[in-house]
Amino acid sequence: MVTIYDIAQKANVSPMTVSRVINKSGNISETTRKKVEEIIKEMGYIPNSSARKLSTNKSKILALVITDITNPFFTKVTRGAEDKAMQMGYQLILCNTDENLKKESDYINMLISSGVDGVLITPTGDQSKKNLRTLIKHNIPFTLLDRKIEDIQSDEVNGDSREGTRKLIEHLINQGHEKIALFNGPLNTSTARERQKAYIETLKIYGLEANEIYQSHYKQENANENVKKLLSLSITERPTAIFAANNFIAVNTIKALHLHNVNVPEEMSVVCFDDLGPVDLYPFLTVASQPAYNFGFTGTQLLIDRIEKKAPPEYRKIVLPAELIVRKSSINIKDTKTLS
Amino acid sequence: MVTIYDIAQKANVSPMTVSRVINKSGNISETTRKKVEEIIKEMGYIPNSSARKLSTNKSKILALVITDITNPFFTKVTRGAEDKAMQMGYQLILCNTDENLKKESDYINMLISSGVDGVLITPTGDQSKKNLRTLIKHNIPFTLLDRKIEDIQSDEVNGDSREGTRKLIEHLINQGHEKIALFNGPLNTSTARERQKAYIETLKIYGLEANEIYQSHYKQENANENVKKLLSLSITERPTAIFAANNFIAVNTIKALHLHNVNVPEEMSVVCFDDLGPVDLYPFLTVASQPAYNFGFTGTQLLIDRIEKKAPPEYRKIVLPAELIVRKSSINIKDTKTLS
DNA sequence: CTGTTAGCGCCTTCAC
DNA sequence: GTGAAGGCGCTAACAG
Repeated sequence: MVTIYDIAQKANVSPMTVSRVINKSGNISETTRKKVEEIIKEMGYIPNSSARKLSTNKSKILALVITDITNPFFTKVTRGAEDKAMQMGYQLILCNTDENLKKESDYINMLISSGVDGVLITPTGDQSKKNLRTLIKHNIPFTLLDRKIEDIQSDEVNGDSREGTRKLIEHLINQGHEKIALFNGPLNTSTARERQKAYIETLKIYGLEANEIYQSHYKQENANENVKKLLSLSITERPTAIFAANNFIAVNTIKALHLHNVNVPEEMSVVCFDDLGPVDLYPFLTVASQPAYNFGFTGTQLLIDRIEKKAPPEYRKIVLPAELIVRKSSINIKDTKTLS
Repeated sequence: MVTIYDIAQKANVSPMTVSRVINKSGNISETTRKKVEEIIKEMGYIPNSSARKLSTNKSKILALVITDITNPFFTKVTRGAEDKAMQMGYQLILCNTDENLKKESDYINMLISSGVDGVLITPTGDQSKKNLRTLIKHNIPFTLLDRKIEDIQSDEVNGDSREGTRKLIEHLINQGHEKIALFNGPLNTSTARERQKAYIETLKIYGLEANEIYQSHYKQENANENVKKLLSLSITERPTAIFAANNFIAVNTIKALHLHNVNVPEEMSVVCFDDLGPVDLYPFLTVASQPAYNFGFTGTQLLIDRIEKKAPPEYRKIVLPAELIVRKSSINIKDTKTLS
């Protein structure tokens, strides 16, 4: 391994001079600088960041901890975070927790251990509080993305679950739906709680009842059970539309509906939060689309500001809007009725 | 920050004893071990891996360098690599190069600098050779995933592009297609070259010509140009089927075809390599599906074997099969003809 | 079974 | 403008 000592020797200077050239710190004569730079290139020297980290306590590395790398929402978040990080001279490493608290804890320990400068994190749920407290204890700044955690003070970038939900539900109501079910994510996440609350509130405004609420995981593989329960209702009680808390729940729900020979949207409308991403061949789902890229981009900005002490003392909470995109999965049932 | 010195002081032992407890190395009396462990827990001590790395030259961290995190093929590769790494006591960090050589070089430098134990990499293309040579120079073992690089000796996990292509082309021929176009990826990748070669060979076996070959990027945003060229051909010359080298090219091509009011599969069949992933609501594309998860899983196994000197001296080259999955995007045009 | 010494590669501080 | 000394946190090697 090539070290600054090797460079120093070849250049007939002290290691300190080499260090100064590398870090562009202090004043170095043009001649020695050029000579040193040449030798660095020639020998293919790459600084040892462990050593550097040990003496400076900085790494110029950020970590992005997401809950599901297979979800296009998070891959877009990642692209945004990457771009901002690069632009600011940081490297980004990605950690995928798979919505699993244990994996999250392991990653947090690894990140503290390896000394990243800051962490962007979508916590797996409220139990993540202990992991965030660990970060706090070790003085590692972090930004919360997409999910809030009670009692944890930090910069945050969240979607507007309330408005997004309202738009989706009002859209369904405008289409003539009066019984709308919620297929929610786990209630230990702030997004699921907020979407549920907004769902109930919006229905209430229109004098409708919110009595069909089903729980599941955000990346559930078996929407089947909930769909079965829904379909076991008598035809007069059965909802005509489903509001799914995210894209995966929606996709799995639709697939389960097909298994039971229920057509979407003819017999059941389905809407959800978040788009399906770049491989969506025939965009079909009506969604509340969130600016995922911007979650990552803005979150990284907040984090770097905090790391470099350029942030205001009070924590910043950014709320990004959700846009209603109407597609074929939600149909106007008034028309259907008149037609039949 | 809590160090082994703090622990040592509180426990009335030497730092070395603490180190031994942490690493379960050497013999420690049951009593002191318990006492030290207690204090470690109590103080929330987390080892400093920079320091550890500096003295042991090991990190227990692997890096996975992929070219496109938004592509479901690679997210599945990632899941496989993660699972194997965890299982073997390693952490995995993810680096997304976006098919960009400069980003790849930056990441490679960062990874060397931070001292990962090994690297799994899908190179952006043949130009990546210099980056791989850098890894070799710095004695960092790596495994090549999905794309080969000439003159580079290493463990490899690749798909069977030849067989996969043959299956797709033969399927199209069986459906009655006689003019089949190739929408290929960049020829500086081994996969594109192999698929092109196999495409030509297979057609030849059936006495067909391979004269419509279009080049593009693997994550191209504008299939439009190539589609335009294709559609500008006279109806007798125009291919009736397209073989796309990967899923993104296929999706973009189909979208472009729609823009020009060409229906798939009625007026143009489309097949490709790789599935569309978990958000594919209505699986439609006929594909040669590769076991992406297994790419990551097996690749990680090879890498760890190499790192831990458990690998045979000669490099291992794993070839994983591709499975033909027939769906609606490829239609039997003989039937169409008889019908009309 | 436990402790001491030295060094990993780099940078901060102080000196010239 | 440049150099020397010391230390970051940890562990290998040796000692007892």
